[in-house]
Amino acid sequence: MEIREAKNEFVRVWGELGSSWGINKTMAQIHALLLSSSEPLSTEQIMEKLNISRGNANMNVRALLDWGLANKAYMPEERKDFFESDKDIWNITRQVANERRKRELDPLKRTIDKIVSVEANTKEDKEFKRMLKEVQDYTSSAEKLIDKLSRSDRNWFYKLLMKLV
Amino acid sequence: MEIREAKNEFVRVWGELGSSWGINKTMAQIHALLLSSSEPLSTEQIMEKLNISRGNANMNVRALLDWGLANKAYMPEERKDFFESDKDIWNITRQVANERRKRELDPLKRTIDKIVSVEANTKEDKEFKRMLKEVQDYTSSAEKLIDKLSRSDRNWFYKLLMKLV
DNA sequence: TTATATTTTCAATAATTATTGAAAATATAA
DNA sequence: TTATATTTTCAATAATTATTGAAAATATAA
Repeated sequence: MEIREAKNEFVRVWGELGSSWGINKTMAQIHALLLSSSEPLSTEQIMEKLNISRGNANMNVRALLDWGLANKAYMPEERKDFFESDKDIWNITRQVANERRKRELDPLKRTIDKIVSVEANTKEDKEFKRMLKEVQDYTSSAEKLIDKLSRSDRNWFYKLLMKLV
Repeated sequence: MEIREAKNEFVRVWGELGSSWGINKTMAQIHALLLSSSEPLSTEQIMEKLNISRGNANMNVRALLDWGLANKAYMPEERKDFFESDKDIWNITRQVANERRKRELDPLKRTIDKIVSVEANTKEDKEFKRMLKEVQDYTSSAEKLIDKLSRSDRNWFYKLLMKLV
């Protein structure tokens, strides 16, 4: 296995993982590219390595910045922007968990909170309401868990894993 | 808020959540429909309530069966198939976590295991390899966690939450 | 067995999402 | 300030994914 091949495989599999997580494939591939490079990369370099257009590269790089998964790197003497990404998987997890909470859990919670007070008279309706309450409980537990997670350090997480497994 | 409205809202928001989780919107909506009904539903009823075609309903019901999120209900005197779904959120979580492990984590793990032994000579390559190892560690921790989770009962999970939050 | 109900398949089409590439906007250097 | 490099936007298009609906396959009843 050559290093070049290994990196390509990594970009491929990370991209696939991304799509099944509701993250744009190209966005995930750029992320993988930044993860596998020790130097920050310019838009040009990203375009070239992934064979994508300037517009595409630009949009997805900015999505990564928006998700907090990439940063502009300060490059003296350079006019172009360069991008890098945090290679600490723990930080990546926290970042993703947080963003997804904002984008997915929060809207779910808002809707459930709104509808959970529905009037239920029949047995069927009461069952539905009970189910809603369970979803509500569950959602807030998940939110709290992510909250805790995103404010703890990596050791906390590893200790937790130890205790569990 | 009327019960009818509440159910519609629930179907809508559950469907949206599904899409951002890599699950077909219609599949998630059918799931929501089954969750909000105390009686099993037939394909006809699903078609009617969601305004979708027979083929669509059939395919997505079978996807739900495949994911273990719905079951055929035995209905005496009935020639048609009826479907219901487990309303216990804890069971749903376990089921989804398990399926996603199979579909997403396992392939990632296989690829990483394959490429992690890449030969690394330069500093840059060594960094890449270290990152791969971190992903590998992380992936197996996640697999173990899901494994544990799917073999534990709901109380275990709630106790865990208590300890954490 | 035959007739009928029900489910499944799948090619055609629709809907959605991603991508391009050139023009416009912005930033930097001189 | 002007010239040039760089980034951003966005309408047009391509690619992907979801959906339809009718025909084929299967299951059930009589």
